[in-house]
Amino acid sequence: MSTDATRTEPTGALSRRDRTRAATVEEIKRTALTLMREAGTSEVRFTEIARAMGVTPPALYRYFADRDELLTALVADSFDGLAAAFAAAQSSVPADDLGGRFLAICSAYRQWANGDPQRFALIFGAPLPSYQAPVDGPTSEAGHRALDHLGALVADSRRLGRLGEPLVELSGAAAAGLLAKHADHAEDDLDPAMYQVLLLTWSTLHGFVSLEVYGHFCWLEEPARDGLFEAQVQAAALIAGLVPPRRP
Amino acid sequence: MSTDATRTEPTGALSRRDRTRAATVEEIKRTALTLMREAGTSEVRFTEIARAMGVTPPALYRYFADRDELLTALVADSFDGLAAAFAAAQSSVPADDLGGRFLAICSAYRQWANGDPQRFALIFGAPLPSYQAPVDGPTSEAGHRALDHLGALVADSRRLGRLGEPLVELSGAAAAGLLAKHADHAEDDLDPAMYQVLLLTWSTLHGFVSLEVYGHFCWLEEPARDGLFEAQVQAAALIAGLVPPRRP
DNA sequence: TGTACATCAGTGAACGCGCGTTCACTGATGTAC
DNA sequence: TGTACATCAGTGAACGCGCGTTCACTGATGTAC
Repeated sequence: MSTDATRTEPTGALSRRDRTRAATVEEIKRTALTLMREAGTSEVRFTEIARAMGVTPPALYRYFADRDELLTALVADSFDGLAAAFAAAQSSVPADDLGGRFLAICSAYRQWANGDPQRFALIFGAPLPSYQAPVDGPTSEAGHRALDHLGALVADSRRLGRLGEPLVELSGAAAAGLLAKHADHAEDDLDPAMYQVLLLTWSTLHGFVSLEVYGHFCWLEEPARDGLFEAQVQAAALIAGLVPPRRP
Repeated sequence: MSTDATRTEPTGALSRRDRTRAATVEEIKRTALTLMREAGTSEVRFTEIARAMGVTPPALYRYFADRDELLTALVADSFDGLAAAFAAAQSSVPADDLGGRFLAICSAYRQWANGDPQRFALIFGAPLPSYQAPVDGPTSEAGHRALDHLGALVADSRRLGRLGEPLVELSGAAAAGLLAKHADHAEDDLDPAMYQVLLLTWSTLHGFVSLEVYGHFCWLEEPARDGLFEAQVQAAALIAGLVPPRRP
């Protein structure tokens, strides 16, 4: 009986009603993000969303119990979106083309952020009141999503014997701290030095991207901005030891 | 007559009334920033500020015509605060100690941001609705404040013949774009290559700082985080050519 | 020094507004036999 | 295939609330002579 819908509707075991319902949920979230773009991230007005959708406000309560529940969903979506962007970027490059993979990851980060500034702000910007991510692991949730792919790349890089010496040494204090943290999370095969390299690479990349997303590079027209980004990626690769320095 | 107050009160030609008034203005702004810390940047409630100060809301209209006028003042203060932090950092280091100056600038950026997260978010975070900075120069206003001191350092560095080759080459497109922009703003003596170096350095620094400010490094305890920051500064210096690479 | 006046900080009552949320309802869409 | 019922999306009226802002006022602080 419950599989009747599955027979007539092969799309993922969802009945017609469930599918239109899911579509509406998507529309609500999309509308919320669009409004955020105009009015600022923390100004998600339930009433305004309804108005923009041509619906009365109470209708939204069929889909989200609460204004907070909507926000939570948006945050969760942001994490998924970032992860998906990384996965897509990785898939189109052969696994042993390390330089290509690095560029793909960095570009994915940049493009995802620019294409979805609200989501970027949601997980990497100033934390929303009562929405700071739980701090259990050695990064915030957002950090995890961003670092996982970079981490895999660095690990692969060393496995292939192509990871050079990082450009900066690990200070004693940093090494100790990272080591301590790393003991809890030995899931990935990175030693503290590689983990440091990872963090430096990430923040180098993040700096460019967040400045660009928030409009601090808008004075620089497009071919030039791309060029600057590429230089930044190159610098990050050098820091990480993914690429040998020019003058050996 | 108007100088009577100056005679009795040598503090900057302000009458007693004007000074208490200025003090109240400061208290309002301070309270607003404190509330932002708890409730998010764009949630500056006029009523709440008044409540926190033990005053009725209409009283604030003696000092700010508008909620917007208060916000404008906060933004302006943020710019000034950042500039002051840079100036203070520079003053305590001899001008020919280039490495020391670089570290001082970077640390000032970091400390100012961590000490004043709301102000940092205000000028470097997601732009407030209807408050995006006017884009006249080759950076946003915030960028100018941050870059001016770095720019002077790079220029001095070259003047002293101690500026090495930057680690990354300038791509053609970036060079052309930066050159075009630079024609308008030839105030400082930086060629496009140095300007690119400057931007890369800035965004590298900004990446670490903004991740830290927004809590993405909070899992890393203090001595280790400092160590990571120093490594990041070292990496930025290498990219800029302010410091020769380890293996020459 | 003392008195008369002007200036200003802050009050408290009041306003209009838009928000989040609830509730009982109507119509349309699916389900069972 | 047709009818009877259940489920659900969306409506419109209503609520309580806190906000920004105005206004006429009181008291205190300075100013002029």
